[in-house]
Amino acid sequence: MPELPEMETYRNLFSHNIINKPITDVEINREKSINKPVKDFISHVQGKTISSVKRRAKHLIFELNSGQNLLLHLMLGGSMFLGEDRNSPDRTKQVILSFGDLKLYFIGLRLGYLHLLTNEELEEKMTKLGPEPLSLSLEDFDKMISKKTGGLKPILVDQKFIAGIGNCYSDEIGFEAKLHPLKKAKDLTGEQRRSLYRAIKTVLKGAIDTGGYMDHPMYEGDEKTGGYNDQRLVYEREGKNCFRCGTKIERVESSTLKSFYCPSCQR
DNA sequence: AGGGCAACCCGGACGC
DNA sequence: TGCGTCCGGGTTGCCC
Repeated sequence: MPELPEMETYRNLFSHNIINKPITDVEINREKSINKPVKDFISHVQGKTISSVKRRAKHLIFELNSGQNLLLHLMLGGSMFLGEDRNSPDRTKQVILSFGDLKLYFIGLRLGYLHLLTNEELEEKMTKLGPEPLSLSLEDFDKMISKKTGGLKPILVDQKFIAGIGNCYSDEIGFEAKLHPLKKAKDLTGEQRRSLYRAIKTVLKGAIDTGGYMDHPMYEGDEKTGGYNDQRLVYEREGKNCFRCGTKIERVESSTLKSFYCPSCQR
């Protein structure tokens, strides 16, 4: 599922392609994807321009020149495609924003949504999220993790703790830090807390640089998106050999969370 | 605070 | 091929 690096990749693309272009048409094929009556939503968005695209955790925020915002969360299975009717994926598009011939397709929105929000409404939603991992200082991280008692996996994917990390990258971070996913935060040494902090940055930055782990291209001829798929060291590699030591990768479940890890490298 | 779990939803995987 | 069934996954909210 799209996590921070995937959303950052989208943000990057959009910040070059759809800024300040008039939204000529809005098509809603799934009412549940939006938060207003279809008529109201369209009449507000149509004719406006997007003045900037920001990312917060796994959300994208399209700032409209009207002062309102479109808040996007892809949740599970959601993706976007920037292109034209002749080259767009043959899938149901829940929402389409047109910029003349260029169109932004929202695909696979099931639990995902595109909500029209005022600055105040947006602010209220965003303050519930924890800090951005890439701008978090070691001092702050150390303070936060030191207050925790639970397992590392649930802590890493908790959006109120740090926002933007999901199933895939939490496992990759655990491997990078050589820490077992169910190890309790209170049992970490100072060195292990630093190691975890560094792993968060290393893994997320590395994933952004290589295009994330998603497999849907973002535009025609897109070769970069999904480049991280080949670099996953543990996520969904159950039964395969650890690239570091050769031990078979295992999978552990606690409650509804599953984790992939190397039983030899991660303690 | 943390662990457990149900609900939300439907594309895709799987079985026949 | 086609139809039915079931599951996964991020998030929220509620329980203990």
